[in-house]
Amino acid sequence: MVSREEQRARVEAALAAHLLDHGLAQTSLRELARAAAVSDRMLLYYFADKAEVLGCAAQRIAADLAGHIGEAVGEGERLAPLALLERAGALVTRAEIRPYMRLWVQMIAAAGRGEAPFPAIAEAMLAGFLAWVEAHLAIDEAADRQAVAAMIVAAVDGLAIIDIGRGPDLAARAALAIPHLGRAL
Amino acid sequence: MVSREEQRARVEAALAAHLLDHGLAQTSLRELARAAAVSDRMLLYYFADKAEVLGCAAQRIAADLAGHIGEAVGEGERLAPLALLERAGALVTRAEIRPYMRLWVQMIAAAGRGEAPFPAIAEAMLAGFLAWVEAHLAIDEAADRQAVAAMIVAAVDGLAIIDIGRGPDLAARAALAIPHLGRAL
DNA sequence: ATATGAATGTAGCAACTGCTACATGGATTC
DNA sequence: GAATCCATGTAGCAGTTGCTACATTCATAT
Repeated sequence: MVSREEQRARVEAALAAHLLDHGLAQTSLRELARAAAVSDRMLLYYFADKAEVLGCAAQRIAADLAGHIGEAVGEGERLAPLALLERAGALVTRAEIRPYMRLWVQMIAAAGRGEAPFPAIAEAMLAGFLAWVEAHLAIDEAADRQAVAAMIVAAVDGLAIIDIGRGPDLAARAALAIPHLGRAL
Repeated sequence: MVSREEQRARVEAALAAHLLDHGLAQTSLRELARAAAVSDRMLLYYFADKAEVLGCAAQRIAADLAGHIGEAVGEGERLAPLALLERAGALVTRAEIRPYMRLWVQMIAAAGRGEAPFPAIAEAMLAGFLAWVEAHLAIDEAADRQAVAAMIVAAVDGLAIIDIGRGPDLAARAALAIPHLGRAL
């Protein structure tokens, strides 16, 4: 017999891996249980209900993603908007990050449908993204700092949409095209 | 008695309206049928299966959206990347367009989950967006034209994500911040 | 008027959903 | 050794799902 807390942690990790692999497609309690190699009965012993199951797994995923992203720009380093966008955009199609971004789009969509627990999760994750960008954004005080940060986050997230709809190749090329955005004819 | 074709058209319009209102949240055959004021039995008389029900409604929605977007930039008019992005970005939070964009994000997510019929629909819609942007994009031939277009589409779609996660206010401000993207400290 | 086929209603099946009641094993405590 | 409690298994309920079998009505053609 293993303590409930240990199992919870192990199951959480397995669920996170499963979500990253399969997205929010197969997320019935029975499928999640199979992915975590426990019975569905046990899932609801470790967690209160399905929302908590998904919520805990998503929280862990968010933390992992934050860790990955944190490495992209040095502590205290600050970049101009397009430079920061370029740096962040290059992450989206990297093999370690791609599953996170694809899942992120599905979570935001679930939040849009009002499906618990995703509204809260999406809001928290988005706030994290915005804070990270703002912290590394070099821009004069006259500009709406938060709005510029939001636009950068939007562009990065949009790359994930391109990735989903057309594959990573176009998404990667789009990211590389960021320096051309500022150029006129 | 009404001809099957007439009913199909009427039902399609009702379904499109319902999807724009409620997203992909309540899309069981019984709910869709209620929204269209027919019996679920009839839905599967007009359409082959649920995938065709959603597919036809989505196709109509895509056509409507294309119409709305078409008005944003004059026929034959061409703009520099950031200018085009600004023009398109301003649409996302406009009251008539907002429901379309929110639904679009949900469709892309469903496509990412492999849920029929959305992979095909999402691919077609995305191709339409890309073609529209490319057609209005003024940029020198040295640049990867398709990639720049993809980046613009990404940024616009990303605004919809901000809208979903944080509401239209920040999304609108982010769109207004586009001119600041090119500015350094 | 009768036959035919299209349009519609009623009822329900089988699979899956989240969740629960109940029983049982094994360890710990007294 | 008895009592207790945590951890786990079995079985199943009630609701929802996509879809279908079957019966019926109605319009039209002969």
